[in-house]
Amino acid sequence: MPDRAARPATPRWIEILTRAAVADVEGSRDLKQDRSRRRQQDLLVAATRIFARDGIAKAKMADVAAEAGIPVSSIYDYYPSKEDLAYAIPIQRLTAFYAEFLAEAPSRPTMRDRLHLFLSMATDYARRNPDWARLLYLEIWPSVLIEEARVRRTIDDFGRIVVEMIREGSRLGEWDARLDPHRSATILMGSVTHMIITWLLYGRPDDLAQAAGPMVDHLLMLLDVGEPPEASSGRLRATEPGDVVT
Amino acid sequence: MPDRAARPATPRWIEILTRAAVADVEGSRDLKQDRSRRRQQDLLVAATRIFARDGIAKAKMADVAAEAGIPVSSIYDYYPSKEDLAYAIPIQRLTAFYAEFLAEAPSRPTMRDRLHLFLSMATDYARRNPDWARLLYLEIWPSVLIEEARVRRTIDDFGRIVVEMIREGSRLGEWDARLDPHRSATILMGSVTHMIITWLLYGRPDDLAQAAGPMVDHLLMLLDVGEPPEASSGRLRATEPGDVVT
DNA sequence: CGCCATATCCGAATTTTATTCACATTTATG
DNA sequence: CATAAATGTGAATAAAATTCGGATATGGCG
Repeated sequence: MPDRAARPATPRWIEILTRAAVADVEGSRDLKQDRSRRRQQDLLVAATRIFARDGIAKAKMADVAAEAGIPVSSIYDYYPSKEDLAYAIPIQRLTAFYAEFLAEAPSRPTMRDRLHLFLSMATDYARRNPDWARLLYLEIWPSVLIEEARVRRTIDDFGRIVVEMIREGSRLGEWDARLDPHRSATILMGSVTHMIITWLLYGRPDDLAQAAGPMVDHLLMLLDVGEPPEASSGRLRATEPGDVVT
Repeated sequence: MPDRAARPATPRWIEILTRAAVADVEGSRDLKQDRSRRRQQDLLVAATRIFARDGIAKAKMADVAAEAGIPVSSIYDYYPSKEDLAYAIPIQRLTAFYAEFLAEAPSRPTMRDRLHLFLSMATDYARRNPDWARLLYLEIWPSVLIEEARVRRTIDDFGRIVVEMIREGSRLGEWDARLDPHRSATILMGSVTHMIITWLLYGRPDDLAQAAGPMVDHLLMLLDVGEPPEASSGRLRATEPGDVVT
């Protein structure tokens, strides 16, 4: 259905980014009283700390309440469940991240530079907000069952933006157009998130910010180099009965 | 301390692999009665299904028990807690995976081929055991707090093996020895696990096995290509006060 | 400035689940 | 086939999340 022939006036990655950078806060019921807004903010900060420390599953609402200095039952005035509380955290800042990137991106001349910026900024965000990052990268991103559509979409947008930036780069002739953008995106995102996860879990590399730049440069070489030649080592197996063939 | 001058008779990746391929089952108390062994096996299978379906946190022991056809309290005859039950699952098969690879690896002539095999086999394992893979890749691998040392180590071995295989390849002159093996390992593992995760969550690529080979070939190009030139795009930021400088 | 409707707060139940326990049953072994 | 050890199990306990309903605070308005 989509009309691929006509190049849209606005590249898709900007469309997605723009939507993602706003999609946010409408989710939270608008509070009428001042004190409430302050409290909700305190609650979110407290929750980030406790969830990052204990993991969502093991964290106790009592601990979160204590950290925030409010009674347990008041939490439920803001969020319907522990899970929802947990999910509110990544949404808020991911949205902010998209907004920041949207502001920075136009100052970069090429798609390559923009990709570089996107990945570096993501890494730097994690470095500066380790509690938030633990929650996002270790608990929520991979979580099996995020029915909560808003969370899922906010996270998925990350991937969509990378894929679309790669596509745009091909279109502009910055690299070999035969590259599969999904594969390239998988490599870029997988590598970067893996580096962040390793840093969160083991503290290596010591200086994440310093490691990120060269890592991303290294990754972007793949775009320059282009498609690999025919499979070098044999396939693991031939198609088997029962396999989905496409 | 380690003596880098003398090349050890056995490469380190084989040492680690050998240990990892055995480390297993001693963890589970040896059951005297036949029926028990059968039951424990049933329990593990049931748990894999339920945990993969509902996520560890939300899954109910009652459901697991029902699926296995045993009373809830009997679960505790085998595993001291829900968590321990969950952790037993990945250990068992990861160990089996290491053993399989250990058997296959010698038949490959180069380190490059062995790396290729390792990553392809890991992908194929996930494809063939999706429930298990959901548990491992989506719930346990990234989990913030796996104190259980055995689990942590079994998983960490995965990374160690990749790093050491890359080192061995450098040593043998198969690729540029100036490459940082940790960075290369991060790229290889991150990309592959990201592909597996995407497959588990969204069913794309349709045919994981078919996608894995070319993906790994593509990744291994990075080893051939060598170190990138000096940073192409500017660093995101200069060193700031408060940063760890090494 | 004081009153009212509404929003917010919170201690005390309630509910949901994991985990433990004390006794019953089964198994391997001589 | 008797016996000790190993297993099995329903019913109790415990630990948390979540709900409830009256008490309290807030902001707009006469």
